[in-house]
Amino acid sequence: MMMEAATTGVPEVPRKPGRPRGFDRDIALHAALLVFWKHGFDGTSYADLTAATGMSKPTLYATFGDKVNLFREAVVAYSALTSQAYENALSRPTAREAVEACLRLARGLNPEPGEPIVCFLVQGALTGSADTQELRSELTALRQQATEQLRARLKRAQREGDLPKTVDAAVLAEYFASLATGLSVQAAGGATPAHLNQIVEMVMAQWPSER
Amino acid sequence: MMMEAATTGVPEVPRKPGRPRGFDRDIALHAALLVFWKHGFDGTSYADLTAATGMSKPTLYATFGDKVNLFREAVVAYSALTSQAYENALSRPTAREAVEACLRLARGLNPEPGEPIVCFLVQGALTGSADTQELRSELTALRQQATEQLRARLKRAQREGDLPKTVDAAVLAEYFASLATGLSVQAAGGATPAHLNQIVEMVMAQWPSER
DNA sequence: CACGAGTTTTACCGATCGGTAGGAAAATGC
DNA sequence: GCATTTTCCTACCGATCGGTAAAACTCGTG
Repeated sequence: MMMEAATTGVPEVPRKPGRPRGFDRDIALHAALLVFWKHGFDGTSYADLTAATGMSKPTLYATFGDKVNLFREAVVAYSALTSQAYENALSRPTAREAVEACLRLARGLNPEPGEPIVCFLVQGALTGSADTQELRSELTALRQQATEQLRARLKRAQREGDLPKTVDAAVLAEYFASLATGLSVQAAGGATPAHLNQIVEMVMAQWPSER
Repeated sequence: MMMEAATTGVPEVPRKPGRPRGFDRDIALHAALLVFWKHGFDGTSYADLTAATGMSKPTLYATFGDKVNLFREAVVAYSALTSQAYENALSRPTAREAVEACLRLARGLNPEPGEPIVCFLVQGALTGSADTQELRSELTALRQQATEQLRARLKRAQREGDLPKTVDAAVLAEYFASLATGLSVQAAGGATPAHLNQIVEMVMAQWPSER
């Protein structure tokens, strides 16, 4: 672990010869992530990336490889950020609590200044040039994975008697995944956190019960 | 109205001097709409547009103006296509029927080959270069308008005793708009029409009633 | 102070971008 | 057959794109 020196950010570990690196790789990657998330792959130029990261084009290239590779690393970083919270939500004691916690992860409910509202795996995947089709389908695959995790959680709840066996877990998982996404998109379109929180409460009030 | 000649598509109206136009404006605009809808503004190049419309760059420019203007006309054409169906859905006799009809307009429930699944006003608006921010917010405004129309329909149902007055029409409208969008995005991510239709039935089974 | 190592910067690259001027083509009218 | 009109095409434009080679810079070491 590094400790910052007073004025130059030079790490205190013994220094190898050579010019010291002038950036933090993780901070730069996070800055690039925010740009790709907001603007998409095609809507992001190297001018945007250099402005956001403080790194020149050759330095970005030397550190992260080409633009596609940088985008892929940004997606991995995004998944690392969000999957911990998502798995925490899924691990709540009951299915109902797990689902509500997942819905409440939607950024429209608690907007974070400076960050886009709609999930990067959604808005980064929906449109793009023909060249980026394969890249964008990688994002879609990660979303499908998240829906599958939710489905598996609901199946476990059924085995544990925490959710009626009459419920189709796959359909319910698709329903809640749809809703989570839709709430974010509506938030991006101006829906208020108050309204979105009321929707979550309304939906949770209708939790499937035995009958 | 034009009748096609046998081999050249020449209209039968009296002809002015000059080279006959070699395209149909509405057909070309529809082709451009499909490209912008699938790829977004930044992901679409003039190479894509000329391939899709069969028109060269100078001809596109002479007919539709610059790329931004063509995109705007594509959005207008899209709205013309979809708003009739949407208003038909909203004009069903009961609020419940109206809402169900709106949800069933989501393309994921009945996919159309060759067309994107997610609403153009959603996926065309979510990401893009900084230059296109204003353009994309025009799409968002049209979506907000659609949600407002749904809210107004629900308010009317309350006045007519067709929906309990205890229900918050704005929240319910946001809920169904969220769900419609989310269903399309899940469909674009691989969710089956069967699952999505089951979600609509499940949701409609929980229609708010007096209590 | 010179050298070596690692990093950054400058200048440049070919390709593609959106857009346009002027010539060519295709029609009608005399 | 030629002039006029309207439309289309070719070739070109400046700007920006993603990417790179080589020089310059910044450090530590002897």
